[in-house]
Amino acid sequence: METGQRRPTGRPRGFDADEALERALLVFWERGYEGASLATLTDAMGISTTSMYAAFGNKEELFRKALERYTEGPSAYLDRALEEPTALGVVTALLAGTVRTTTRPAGPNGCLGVQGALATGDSSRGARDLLVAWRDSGYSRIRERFERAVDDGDLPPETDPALLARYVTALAYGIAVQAAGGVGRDELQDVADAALRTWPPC
Amino acid sequence: METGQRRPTGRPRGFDADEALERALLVFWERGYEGASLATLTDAMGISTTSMYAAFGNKEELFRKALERYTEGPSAYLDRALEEPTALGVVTALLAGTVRTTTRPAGPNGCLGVQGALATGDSSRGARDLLVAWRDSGYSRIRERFERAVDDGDLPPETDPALLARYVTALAYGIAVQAAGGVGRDELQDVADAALRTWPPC
DNA sequence: CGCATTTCGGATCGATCGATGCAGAAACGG
DNA sequence: CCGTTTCTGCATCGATCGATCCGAAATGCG
Repeated sequence: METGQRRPTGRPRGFDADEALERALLVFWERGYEGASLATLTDAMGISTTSMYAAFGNKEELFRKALERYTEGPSAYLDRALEEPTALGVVTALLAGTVRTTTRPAGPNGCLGVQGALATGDSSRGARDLLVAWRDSGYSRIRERFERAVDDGDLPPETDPALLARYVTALAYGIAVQAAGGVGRDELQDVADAALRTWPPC
Repeated sequence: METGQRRPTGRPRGFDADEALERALLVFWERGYEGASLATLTDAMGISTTSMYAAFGNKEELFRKALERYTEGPSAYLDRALEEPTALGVVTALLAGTVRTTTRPAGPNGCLGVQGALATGDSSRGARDLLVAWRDSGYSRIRERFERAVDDGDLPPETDPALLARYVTALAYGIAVQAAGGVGRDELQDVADAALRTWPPC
């Protein structure tokens, strides 16, 4: 059985879809869903609107795929953080990853999952709901990790994992908002360090 | 000298400018600057585009005035919080006000200063910068309040007021992001309470 | 080669964007 | 009544929005 990499008949694609998606991701990240017009997107991707629609479907689908790429790329620190052996290690890695990703020297400031489509008009409601689900997924995974920490005895048995997860995500989103406003990496890492000094807060 | 309330000659305005601005504020709050089109704005305001331009200038000016109204209305809890006698009281009132304002049962969820224009295209950069300055102003006032608390002996002399202000604003913005995603008032107030239990975090 | 298949560039679609022009209506001071 | 001033309704502006159509170009296959 082959890997399915058999080249299909017809004119081959003249661009790298992965690289084009990466360029689109950067545009969405910097300008948000509504602020990223098809013209700015395709211009950054180096392809025509025709090619974009053929390869990705439409703007909302492109955003969805860019968000997937964001999750597996810049936002992959979440997966790694959840594998830390202790709850304190999880939070430390999570906040450090948030600070680093939202303040990359070469790249957009902030978090795509926050500023991509926080409040929108009717036509962009799909993208907004997509990000609501994305943030909710991150929250749920952190909560489940804390539940496990309670079961392991890593966190006191009276702790509320859901509350703790809301607290940590609130800090992360707050860091992302400040990063979007231009607050520097060191200053935000200090915030993370301060919060970690009183962990857990209950 | 009169108060300047002398009615000017000419046809009087056929609508209440304050109420129209309030309606516009709600639209900006719910949909963000880019998501709020002139059509949706003027429809909610109950006036024509001509009247809107005559009374408020243009879309960006309308947004600026709506933000002023937001500051003096829904966001006035900041001023009241800063007058609390202790730093703990300030933070308690600040976070409680944030939770209440971002989760009003009848009204948009979230914070206009956060979701109004967090990431935008070129044409909305003015609104984005306006909100960056708005958030920075709030941060600075909180920092100055903490500096005073240190001088008063209300906070330990080794505390960093700037760091503390960043921490509190991060929590507030994080609460606002979660509120925009539909997280309920009680759950967010629990987050605020948890953070207050370990105040100050340093 | 011819043929089927796919992608390409360029033109263009109707709708909507923010913003204005203009004529007339409605208020004022005299 | 007048002239002046301001506001309003309607039409419309050029630009841009997301999305498509179409003919030419580029491949694999026979």
